[in-house]
Amino acid sequence: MVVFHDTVALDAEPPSSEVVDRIFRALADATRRDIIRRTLIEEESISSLAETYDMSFAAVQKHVSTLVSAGLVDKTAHGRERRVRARPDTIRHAQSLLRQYEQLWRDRIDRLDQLLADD
Amino acid sequence: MVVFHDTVALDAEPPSSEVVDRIFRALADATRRDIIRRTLIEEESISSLAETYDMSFAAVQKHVSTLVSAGLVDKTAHGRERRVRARPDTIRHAQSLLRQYEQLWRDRIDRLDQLLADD
DNA sequence: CTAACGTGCAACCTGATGGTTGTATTTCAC
DNA sequence: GTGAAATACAACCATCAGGTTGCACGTTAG
Repeated sequence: MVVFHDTVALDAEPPSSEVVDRIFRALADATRRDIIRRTLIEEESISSLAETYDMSFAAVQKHVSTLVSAGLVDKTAHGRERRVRARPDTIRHAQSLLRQYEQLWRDRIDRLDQLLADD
Repeated sequence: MVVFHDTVALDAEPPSSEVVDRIFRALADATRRDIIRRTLIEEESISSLAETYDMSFAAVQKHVSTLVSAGLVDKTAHGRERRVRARPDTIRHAQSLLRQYEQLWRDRIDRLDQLLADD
């Protein structure tokens, strides 16, 4: 039995809509999603990330920076490198937001069922 | 009753990254998320939606149109009204994408555990 | 020490986004 | 039948996003 405890982020400060905007906006780009995927698997430097994309190093740098300010990845200095690492907690946060929408839907179904049962 | 079909079928096997882009992009706006929330609870016309936002009717129309082309809501004609209704399946789709990322993270943890166990 | 590497950053361009207003069309109420 | 309501749509505008190039700077390798 698995217990889900992903409502953690909700009992703190209500996540401002700007923060949520930034998270989903950051997820709305295939290159950035790929960076998340790769850095979930293992830490990578920006240049090693940049090698596989058909765009300039600076463009990849910008994508990483977007992900950092959305809280989806961390960047840590190791010598001249910056190692990028995904933050699963933020991903889980986005997941929990979507789950709340699904819950609204379930509540609606429950209410409709209740209406039918009342007949 | 007329149903508008300018959405993309997301049941298609490989959800092209453009489709995913559009889903997350559509979610990256507080007004649009609120429209989703309200139309998950119950169907609403565009004008009834527009009443509560501090922007023009046309702006709300555009937001709805963005949501439609992301497959996050449906628009159905009832007389002179267009009733907007959220599509929980697309929301669930976005959720499942995030869940896949989380799975990558778990796989990584498992591999690290395995490395430790090998010692 | 010096050259190459990895990065940060600014300036710039282009297309997309999010808002506006105005006009046309269809439908409903009276 | 006429006017108001609900919507569609186009044109327009300001800002933002995603890409580029060029240059500066710390770090590492030889």
